[in-house]
Parts: sequence; structure tokens; C-alpha cells
Amino acid sequence: MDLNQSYEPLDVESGWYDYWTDRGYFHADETSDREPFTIVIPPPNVTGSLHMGHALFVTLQDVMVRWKRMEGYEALWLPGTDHAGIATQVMVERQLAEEGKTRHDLGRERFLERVWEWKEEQGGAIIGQLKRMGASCDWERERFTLDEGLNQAVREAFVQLYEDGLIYRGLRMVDWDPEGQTVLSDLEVENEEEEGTFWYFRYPLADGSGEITVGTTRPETMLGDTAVAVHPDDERYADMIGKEVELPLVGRRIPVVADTELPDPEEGTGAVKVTPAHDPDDWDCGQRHDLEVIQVIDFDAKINDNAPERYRGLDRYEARDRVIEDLRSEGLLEEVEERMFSPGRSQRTGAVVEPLPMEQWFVDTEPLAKDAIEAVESGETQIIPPVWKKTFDHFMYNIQPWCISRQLWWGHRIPAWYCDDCDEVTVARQDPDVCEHCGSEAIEQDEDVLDTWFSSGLWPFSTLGWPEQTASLEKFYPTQVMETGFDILFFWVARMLMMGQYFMDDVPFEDVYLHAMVRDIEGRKMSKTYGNVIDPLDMINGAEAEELDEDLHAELIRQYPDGVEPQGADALRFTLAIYAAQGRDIKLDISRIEGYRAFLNKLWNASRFVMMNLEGDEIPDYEAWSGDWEGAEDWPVDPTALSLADRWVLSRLDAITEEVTEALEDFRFNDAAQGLYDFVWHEFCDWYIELAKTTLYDEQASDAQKKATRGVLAFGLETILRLMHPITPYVTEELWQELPKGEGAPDSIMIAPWPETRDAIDFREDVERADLLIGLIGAIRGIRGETNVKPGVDIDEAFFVTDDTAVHEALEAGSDYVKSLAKVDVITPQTTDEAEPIEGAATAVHEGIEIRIPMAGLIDIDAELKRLDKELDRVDEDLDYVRGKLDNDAFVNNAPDEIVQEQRDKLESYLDEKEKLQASVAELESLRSED
RNA sequence: GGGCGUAUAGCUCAGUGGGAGAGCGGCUGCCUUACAAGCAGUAGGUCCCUGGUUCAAUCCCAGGUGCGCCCA
Repeated sequence: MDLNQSYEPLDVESGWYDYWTDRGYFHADETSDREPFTIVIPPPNVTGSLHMGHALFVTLQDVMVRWKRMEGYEALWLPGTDHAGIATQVMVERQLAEEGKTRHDLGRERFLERVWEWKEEQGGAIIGQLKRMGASCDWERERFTLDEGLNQAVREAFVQLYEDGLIYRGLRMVDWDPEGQTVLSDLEVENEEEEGTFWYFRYPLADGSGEITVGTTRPETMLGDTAVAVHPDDERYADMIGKEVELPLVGRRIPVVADTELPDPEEGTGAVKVTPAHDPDDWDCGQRHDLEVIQVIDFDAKINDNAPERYRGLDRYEARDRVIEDLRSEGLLEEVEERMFSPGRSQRTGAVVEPLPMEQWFVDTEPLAKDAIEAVESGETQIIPPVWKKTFDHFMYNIQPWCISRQLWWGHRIPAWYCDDCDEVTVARQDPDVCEHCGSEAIEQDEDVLDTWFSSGLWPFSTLGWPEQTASLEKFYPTQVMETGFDILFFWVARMLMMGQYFMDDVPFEDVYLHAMVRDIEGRKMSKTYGNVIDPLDMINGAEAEELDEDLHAELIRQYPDGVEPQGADALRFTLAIYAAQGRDIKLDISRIEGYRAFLNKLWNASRFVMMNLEGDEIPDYEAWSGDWEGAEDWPVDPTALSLADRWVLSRLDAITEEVTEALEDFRFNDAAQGLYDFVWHEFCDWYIELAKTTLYDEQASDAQKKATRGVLAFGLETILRLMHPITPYVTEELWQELPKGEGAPDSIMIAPWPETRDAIDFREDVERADLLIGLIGAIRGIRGETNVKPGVDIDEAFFVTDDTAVHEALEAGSDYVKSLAKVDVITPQTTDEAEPIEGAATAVHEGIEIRIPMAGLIDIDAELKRLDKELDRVDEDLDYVRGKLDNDAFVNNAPDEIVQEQRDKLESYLDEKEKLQASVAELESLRSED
């Protein structure tokens, strides 16, 4: 054995990843006969770097894939990155800006070369970070949403949808991001409440008969007003309908129209200004009343030539100030009021979006949504946790047309060509030379690219080769699980469902598991603004204090001023897995990562113990550990030589195997991890190893018995390592490699079989006995602890008084265990008849068994009396409770018999316990009075 | 405005219609030959509030409050 005295995560995690990839273990074979299990990765942005959200999805997906691979599936985890249109383009543009250039200086072609260069050199750092997490992706299949194959897929998809009338070009009100210089889909616009101002202006009627006061949060748009709308039922304005107002500052005469939707008589003055070019609701109103559309704000968010000269060229906010100022000086500003409002902001750039009417490309999502709704309704695709189904339905039933064109250069260019001669559009899979309508050569391709999510929507099948009918597509589509964040349920999951059904005629995945959001310990999103970012790689590799960015990691630095110790990817993975309870955000407490590193250290040392004892042993063929156990000859140990503890732990191993497997099947990662934690630490280490020592160190025990116990230790550890491998791949591989395994073992734990439960194991009686002994040992330890018996001091003799012969048998069978673990020299079971008074004994009652320990000067009498008093108080409380129930006729008459009987049994045992405790108190007190 | 989630120990979180659990932190002993990143013991809770259903509610139902999220 060659293991360090303590677990060093960085040493352990340095070599195994290459070992796995060199042997091709991550590769999935499309020609295999095995049943497929496929997950496609939610492609991270190629510009991005690993954050806790990634770390969470890597962990959960890798757990699933490694587990299924061990179960014998042809497991494919298909990786890749997303070209992230806006984010990437903005990043490179910023670089250019440092050189004093814009993308227009370079031109489209050279700019794109530059982005590709950047992508090759710097992009994809995140892939290395995924690998550091241990991700067992099939890297031979890595894809990029902008690579050639995916471009084919995107074109095919676009053309098909266009031919089927589901993609169209049209003039619509869209959201323009003036900073990103592109339109956005409605999903990419975020509304958050902010403090704002609401201004009231007076618009004089053109005939001089009065005025109308309108309110707005955006005064600058008044330059483009083409009407004032009032509600037809609003008596205040009844006689103004049909008249005209003279638009201040502009001088234009605009009508007062009656509209039932836009104005709300209860809201403000009841009259609203109408700017069809700069507000979606006003646009609709304009359509209803055939109003003029005057765009006064251009794509740079500056006032254009449609406005009076005085405002031209001003930024929209400068223009706002000037408009307000001018109105005020004309005496037309009536009131200013502070008010909360929710401006739409670009998700990417944070700029306030400018609604503008523009010609854009749209997907008609409504017909596509129908099948997606049906798939979820019928359970063909299941959303987990199911609470999200309602949110999904709500979105799908109210789905809006999806604006898919973007005024960017970085992306899939729209395969549409416009003809200068006939003005028709040609949409084609291959770049056309001539217009398909008139044959003219004067055609030009649409300048725009597609929304990144358009290509992402095709991801589950485009990555497998579609539109080619490849063997991989045949084998691995539909995939089994889509594991991603709920925040992209609409952006991505819904669109994949729609696209998958449309193009593949089958859902893209069977289960959608939506994981939680990782937050800081106070429940805030991790962000630079809060300075509460916890970088997974800092936790994995450790970070010196000076390496940490003061702004980004202020919170971390506060907690760890001297830097962070390396915790390892395994500890981080275990932490995230155990945190991943369904339907709940993860408020990450990083001290738990340290706790789970300690756990891995525990596993490490347990392994050392096992291996130290194993040296020189002959190890059975691996088949015996991993295969079926029928007759005795199949067992990895001699079944006739097994000790009570051996049989107990074999049973417990079986149970934990079942528990972990079921938890994984139900996506209860937290239960799987917690189950393993409790079993490994508090059963295998705390009890089984300690119990096994009594056999191993017992001179009376036969070689066969010792060998059997060593065998169970080794078998138990090996099973534990396999059960833990999906969650903590590195440390389990390291320990497993070190563990002697016999003939026929595979070269890596990751291709070893998943543990099975065995019908051959049924040691119910031993489990009961072991549980009883553990309880008795605990009771004796309790006495020792509270009566200040030093740990080094042995107790001469302990009496166990009970008439239950099964208990006597259990004590006979397990006396060695009690002796060594409770530090007692002699164990004496007695019936109540045999029991004689002991002058001054410490007493405890466990499961009706009275444990009596003669003091012989060991015990502090006062401490023991105090302890007994406390016990008596507890028993009295218990008695009150049970009596209260049993005295209640309603309970006795209505509760199920077994419940009532249970209470009666309890009453009896409490009475018995009380009696015994009182007797002990009396004995001790008489002893004290003799002193 | 509509919808969803959540409230349990000092902190982070499991859990259940029949006397509340873990990790971390606290306290008391221990350097016991795998492990001080450890071992043994122990303290600590009107399970948010108010009603209802029930023999029995922390759990189910209704309303309220706090926090978080989504949609408009």
C-alpha cells in the first residue's frame, strides 16, 4: 500500500483524467449493442469561465453519466460550446476599442476573422475547466454552435420552416438594444422595478377651447406623438374627441382619438399621448386608428431629423432634459411625480431597450408550441421537479412570435437573399447565384444573423449529425435527460422541444431535470456588484489571498483573509450533490465544502486501514466481488467464518446500494450523497471498522475468521468506492487502484460494474443484534461520559438485567464487541431473578434492559445522581405524554390498534424504567449517607 | 396585476399525519496503534402566525406575514 497519511486532493486529482481519456473511456460507440443513455451538455458560452452554476450542472450530469456507464449503458455525454452572439461580439469589439477601432473599420470579413482568432486562442477556456471538474464527456464529439456541421443544420432548419410558412419576415414592433446595436427577442428583455419620474404636460387644443394633460415617463418621445387617446366613456374628454391638439415644441396638429384599450380613466389624467413609433402599446393603438408613425429616435438612441432641429443629434436622455426644460419655460409642465417604473433592459448589455418598428424575421411559434405542450401533457417528456410544468404551460399557451434576426456579425447568417430587380426574397440551402423569382444576378444576402438560441434549439440533434441521417443520430436520439437551469426553460428547453418534434418527429429528451440556482449564503445571486462570487476553481485548487480579486470576491476574502485551502473537485462535487434537493435554491455555505473534504479524508483513512490489514492476503477473482452470489463458492469470503459484525455490514451494504440506486433513479442526488455520507462515516467507519478490530486483534479468533473479516472489509470498501465513484470520481479511482482486487478486475473503477443488491444476503437477526449491541455500547458510553470515568480506565464488570432470552443470546454473541468498544472487562447478562443488589451502581436503561455498573470507586457519585435525576425527569415527561394519550377515550377508540398498543407498551416500559432508576437513586443515596 | 416557491437548532439544510434530524458552529473529555481534517459524550427547537379538518398536525386545508423567483 502506498497512501499518504492524509488525503491531498490536488495530488489525487492530477493524473486520473488523462488516464481515463487516454484509454477512451468517455467515448460512446454508436455501433454498440448496449442501450444508450445520452445527455447533451447545455453548451456554455465559449467566452465564459466556470461559475458555480456550471459546477452544479457538471456535477449532476457527470454523476448520471458515470452511474449509467457503470450500469452498462452506452453512455454518451455530448459536450460543446455556444457562440453566444452578443456576448462574444461585444467582447471582441471592446478589444478593438482599446486599439481605437470599431468593427466597421475592419469590415465584416476581417472582423469575423478576428473573432475566430480570439475564439481559437482564448475561447473555450471553459472546456479545460469542465475537465478539471472531472467531466466524463465524449470529447471526440465536441461541437460548437457555429461549426460547419451545425451551420448546415441551421440552414436546413431555417429553409424548412420558411417553406412551411413558419418563418416569415415582417414589420413589427421590436425591442432594439442601442448599445448592442441589435434587436432582441422579448425574452431577452428584462423588466425590473426602478425609481423613476412621471411628468405631466399640457397639450393645448388647436381651436383654443382648452387643453389636455397627459403623463409620461419618457418625455422625449412626445416629439414623435401623433395622437392623444382618451377613453370613449370618459366624460371629462367626451367633447374633445375628434378635435386636434397642437403638439407643443413641434407644432404638429394631432387628433384626439377615442380608444378603449390604451387609456385607463382611473390612471393619471385618463388621457395618454400616443407615440406609435416608440411604444408597443401605442403602436397597436396607432394600427387601430391608422395613425401616422413618426420615428424620432434612431438606432443610436439619438434624436433624428424627424424632430425639430433644436433636438436633433441629442442622446435620448439629453433630449428628455431639453424637452422638459422647454415645456417648463412655455408653462406647459404641470406636475412632476416620483414613481416606480420598470424600463425594459437588454439582458446582455443592460441598456434600456428602445421599442421600434422594424422589418425582422420571426418564427411563428404558436403551431410549434402545440406539440410541445402535448408532449409534456402526455408525459412523453417529463419535467422534474414537476412544479415547473405549470410555468412551462403558462409560457407555451401564451407564446409570442419569436424574433430571430440579430443585427450582429457573429452568428449564423440568415440564408435569405433580396433581389434588386424584382424585390423578391430567395431563401436557400446553398448560396444562390441568381434570384429564384426573376433570375436576376443582382441579389444580396440579408446582413443579419440568427439568434443564438435558434442554433441552440437544434442542439440535441444537430450535434449528432442532423440533417444527415447518421448512425449516431439513430443510436442516441432522443436523449434521455436534459439537465439544465430553470432560468432557460423558455429560452432553450421549450425551443428544443418545439424544434425536436418538428424536425425529428420525436421529443429531444425523456426527462428534463431543472436544477436550482446557486446563490451565496444570504440567498443573493453571485455577482460582482455584491462582491460575493465564489469561483469553483478557487475552491478546487485553492487561492492565495493576493490572487483573489477584491471586488469580485470581497465576501470570500472577508471569510478567508489568508486565502482558501485547496478542497479538490471531489469535495466540491460532493457538496453540490448533497445540496441539490429538488425545488430549492442552493445557498452555498462554503464551510460545508471543507466538511466534505474532511469526509473524503475519512474515506481515505478508512481505506488505509483496510489496505494495511489486507497486505499478504490472497484476493478472490473480481467476479466474486462484482458478480452474483449463489452458492457459497461464489462468495468473496467464507460464509461460515463470518462474524456478527461481518454479517451486519453485508446487510447494510446491500441496503445502501439499493438506497443510492433508487435515489439516483429519482434524481434525488442529495439523498444519494447523504445516504453515502451517513453510511460510510457513521456505520462503516464508526462501527464496522471498530467492531472488525475486535476480531482482527483477538488472539482467540481463528485464521479463517480473521480472513473472513478482512475479506468483508475489502469487499465493503470496494463496494463503497463504486457507489461513490459517480459523485467523487478522482478519490475513488485513486483508492480503488490501490486496493488489491484479484484477477479479472477492469483497469478503472469507472468501467467497473455498478454494485448490485444480492438476494443471497439476508441476515435480519444479525442486524437486530448488532443494533441492540450498538445501543447498549452507547448507553455505557453515556454513563462513562457523564460520570467522568476517564477514557483510559476499564470498567470491571457490567450487568445486563433482562428476562428476554434473545437479549442474553445477543450479548453472548457480541460480548467481545461490548468489552472492547465500551471498555468493560466482564459482561454479565442476568435475569431479574439472578440480579442481586449492588452497593452503589451506575444505572442506565436501554430498550428495557437495565445496565448496572458497580462503581468500585470509578464513579463520581454526585455526578451519577445528577445524571439519574435528569433521566428521571425525562421519563416523567414521557409518562405524562403517554398517559395523556391513553386517558383520552377518543384516542383509544379511534386510533388504529397497533398505535394504541404501541402507547401501552411504552407506558409499561417507562414505568419499568422509572422504577429501576429510582432504585438506583436510592442505592446511591444510601451509599452516600454511609460515608 | 397574475402565478410559483419557501419559512424547521446560532448558520446552511434534510424530513415525517402517531413523541423532530444532519453538517458546520458551541460546550466537556480524549494525541485510543486508519484518521486531531480525528474519537467519545453533550447542550441547543411554541418546526413563521391565526383558524380549520382529525382521536392525533411541524406535516393536510384556508387566511395572513416575511423572504425569493417568474410572467404582464
